[in-house]
Amino acid sequence: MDACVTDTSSTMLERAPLSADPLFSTVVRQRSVRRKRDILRQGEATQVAHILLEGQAYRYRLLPNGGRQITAILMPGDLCDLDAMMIGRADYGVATLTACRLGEVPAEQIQDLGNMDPGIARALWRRSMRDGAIARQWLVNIGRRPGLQRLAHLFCELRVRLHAVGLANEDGYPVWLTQIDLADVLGLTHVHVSRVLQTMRASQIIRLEDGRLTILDDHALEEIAGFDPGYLA
Amino acid sequence: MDACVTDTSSTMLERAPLSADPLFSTVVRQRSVRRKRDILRQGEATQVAHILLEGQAYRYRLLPNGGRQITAILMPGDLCDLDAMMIGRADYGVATLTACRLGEVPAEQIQDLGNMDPGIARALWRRSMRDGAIARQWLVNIGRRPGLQRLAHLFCELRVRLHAVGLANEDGYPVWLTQIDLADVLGLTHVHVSRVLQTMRASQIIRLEDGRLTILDDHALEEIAGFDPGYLA
DNA sequence: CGTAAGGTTGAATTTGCTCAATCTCGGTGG
DNA sequence: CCACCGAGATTGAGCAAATTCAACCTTACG
Repeated sequence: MDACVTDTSSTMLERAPLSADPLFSTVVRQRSVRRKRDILRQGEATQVAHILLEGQAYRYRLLPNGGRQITAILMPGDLCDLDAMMIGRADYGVATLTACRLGEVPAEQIQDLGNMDPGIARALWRRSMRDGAIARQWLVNIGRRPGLQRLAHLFCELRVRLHAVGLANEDGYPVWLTQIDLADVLGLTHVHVSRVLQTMRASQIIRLEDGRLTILDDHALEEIAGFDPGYLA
Repeated sequence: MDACVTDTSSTMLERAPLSADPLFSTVVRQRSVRRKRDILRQGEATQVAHILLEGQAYRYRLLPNGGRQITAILMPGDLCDLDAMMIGRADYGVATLTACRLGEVPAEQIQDLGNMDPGIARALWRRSMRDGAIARQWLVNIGRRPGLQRLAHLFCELRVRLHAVGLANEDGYPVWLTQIDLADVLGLTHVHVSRVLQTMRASQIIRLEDGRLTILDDHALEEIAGFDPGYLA
């Protein structure tokens, strides 16, 4: 599989290149990581942050009992592990969903927040706030919505975010998350995710096959989710 | 009631005063808010951020169906609504748990991240990262732990955080959250919280009465919670 | 061809929720 | 002073959502 590399690069051509991003100037080296590999292992010491240039990844935490919670889904332009780098140790892991191209940003580039390029400071700040807004939204989603709504909300969020980086079109987008991954995002079991997906399919709201989500009834989807994209501004 | 004002101020005397914090220099005005009042209403436009100087508060989001999810608990030194101010509109509300003293930080003080005092930038950054770390931890807690463990973990977190600001001692601390609040933090119903509390009491792990939590068996509590305070560094 | 990862489905069970009644405790107004 | 009221806490009974356990299937891959 791994066809995503060519997929994303071809799509990226339509948009402002990432190299226009102020953060790009802090990248000292690029690195490629295959699909389903760890970029950063939980507990590891780390001195570089990674900016995701191409592909998709996620942050996760493992629990003593073997459970896993995915705490963020990362898209091109996102910083994978900024705070882990600043502290010097990761209290979470980062793994790829697709083959990824990463920019390495060494600690020295960012360590001194005082005398930093204003553009870079702003770029960091913006991302950090957005990260927080998404985390808050996830808390609401997991804490206060039943399974069907959770999944619908996630699909809505992914649509907006993927669209912003040119990876979604009107009728849907590629989904690299397995049902196990979805379960670990939503705080459900993969068995239950499977069942919820069945009911969504049965009610003609979505299709999900061959790694692609097709949204058949986006109005119904947003209605179920109670989706308001404001937090993704 | 509202005796917390004198409580907190007397306790604060033992520690480094907040006025030593770089952020304190950005405060142009102080404001007092009574217990159980909104500092910021969800959806409101806002041009000032608030730093919590004294007392406790929380961030929350209301859902269309009437539900509520508390997304953060705020302690002295925390910024209540930084990102809402930077965007100019609040996608969440902030309300007090106790009577609070707040410092108002107008947008102009922080708007320009480029040429900002390095100390202030660092202070903002530190808080923002910590905020994110706590939110991640809450995601894990709500997404992957059953009720008893969730509550235990929250109690552990509050202990560490309150201790850091001088509001907890060895055997426990004051709790201003109602069971309804606890439920909205943990993604449970208040009925279930009541039951979980009963089992914790029955197993001699805690006492909770008259607004004070007494930890009878802190080892058992941390064991149940799977608590690792690393994220609160 | 065998194996591993992911997905689906059923049955039994558990966890947590809803609905509802009851109780306590402050505060408020008569 | 006291009756009343509202917020919070507790408890029971019934129910719904989601989990666990398990079997089975498909597909990709070595």
